[in-house]
Amino acid sequence: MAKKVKTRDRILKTALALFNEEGEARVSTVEIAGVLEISPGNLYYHFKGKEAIIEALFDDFEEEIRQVLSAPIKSALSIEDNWIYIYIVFEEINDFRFFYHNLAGIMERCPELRARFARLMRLKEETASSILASLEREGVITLSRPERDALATRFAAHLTFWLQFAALSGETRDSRRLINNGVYSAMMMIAPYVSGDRTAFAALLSDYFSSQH
Amino acid sequence: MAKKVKTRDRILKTALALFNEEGEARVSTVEIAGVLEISPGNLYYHFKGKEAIIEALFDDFEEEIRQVLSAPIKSALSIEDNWIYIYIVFEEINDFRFFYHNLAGIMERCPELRARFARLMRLKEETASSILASLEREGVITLSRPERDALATRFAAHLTFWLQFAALSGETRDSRRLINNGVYSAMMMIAPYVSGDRTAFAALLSDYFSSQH
DNA sequence: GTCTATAAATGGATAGAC
DNA sequence: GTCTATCCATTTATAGAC
Repeated sequence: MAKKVKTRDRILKTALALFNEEGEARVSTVEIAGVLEISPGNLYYHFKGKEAIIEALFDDFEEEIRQVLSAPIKSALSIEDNWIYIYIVFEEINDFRFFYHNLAGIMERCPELRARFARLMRLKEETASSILASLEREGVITLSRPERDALATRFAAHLTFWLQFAALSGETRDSRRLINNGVYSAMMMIAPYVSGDRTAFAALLSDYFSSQH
Repeated sequence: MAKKVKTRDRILKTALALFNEEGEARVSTVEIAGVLEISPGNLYYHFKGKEAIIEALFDDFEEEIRQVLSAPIKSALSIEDNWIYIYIVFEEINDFRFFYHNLAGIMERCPELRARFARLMRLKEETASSILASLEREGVITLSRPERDALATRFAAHLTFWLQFAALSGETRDSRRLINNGVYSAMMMIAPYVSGDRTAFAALLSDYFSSQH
């Protein structure tokens, strides 16, 4: 039975779209209600205020990103498999980009999110680290422990900030393009540690990258 | 003759401090005036509004960072020299961190800054690239052209976002610590490309890093 | 659950006196 | 250059009817 979508969910969906487009700071509760053609009062019936909406959106984001970040540990041992995985993480972040566009500001307004977000970044780092470890066990790459730690940290930072960096660099606003470049950059981080035939790996990367344009 | 500091400059200085502490979005013109113990009207005599203040602060920042980024091309050919240079860039960014904490938001409100900021990031990248090139000419490192390009981009992104990443990771809020870790991370990016005795370089890095704690 | 109406607070901005 | 006073717009938030 195709039931009508709950107002609460419509609010979240619309708020997310507006936040991503115009930036969270420039979107008021009245505007959200206006777009939805419901009254501000109605909106306040469902959410105490903008912070509550943001927190609910973060719940969604956290759940999805956790799923993604827990997935690949078991499988995905070749490098080729892993870049699809990176691609998915970027897409997830892109769907909630308003959040990343004003991290500090949002953390000030919603202090409970601070610790949770920090935990997510740690999870990114741990996942990266364990993927690197399994790639090493397979003999695909070679790196020392400090190298692996540093690389994992770098990966976490890259996943977190690449989209913003690329958007601000300003060549394009096309998110598929930005994401592809981000995956390429991530792969280039691993390149110097690849064991054996680096030329082959570089060729592979170059192939992948140029096929995207 | 020790002249009284101009009100215009006091406004800029106080605004900068408040922006960095509380975040630009949470500081109103009235608050700035309040802290300075001048009237809002007076503040508006000197600046049309908050945007004007932000833009003036960006002028200062741009000037200083350009100086820093133009300095090292000539000298600084050893890796050891370069990390002091990275340190300085981080300190400069840290002094104007409010800006980096809400890049997207500020770009929306002050569209003229968008292109200027993009140019600064390109400058970071070019500087990194030419430093890498000269290190290579000296035989200190070895890398292919695509590797150099990717590494330079990564450096620009690292300089731009590391402080935010580290602050959000949340172990510490001490900016000296954050900066030191950022320099270490930057150095670890170069490590795999160092020619000859990598062990010596790793030891050097480890030395530097542990002496900071 | 949803609406109307409106209160309460805040922030941006200006006019005119000193 | 600086102040006082004031106005306008926006936003958050609530009370009470339907």
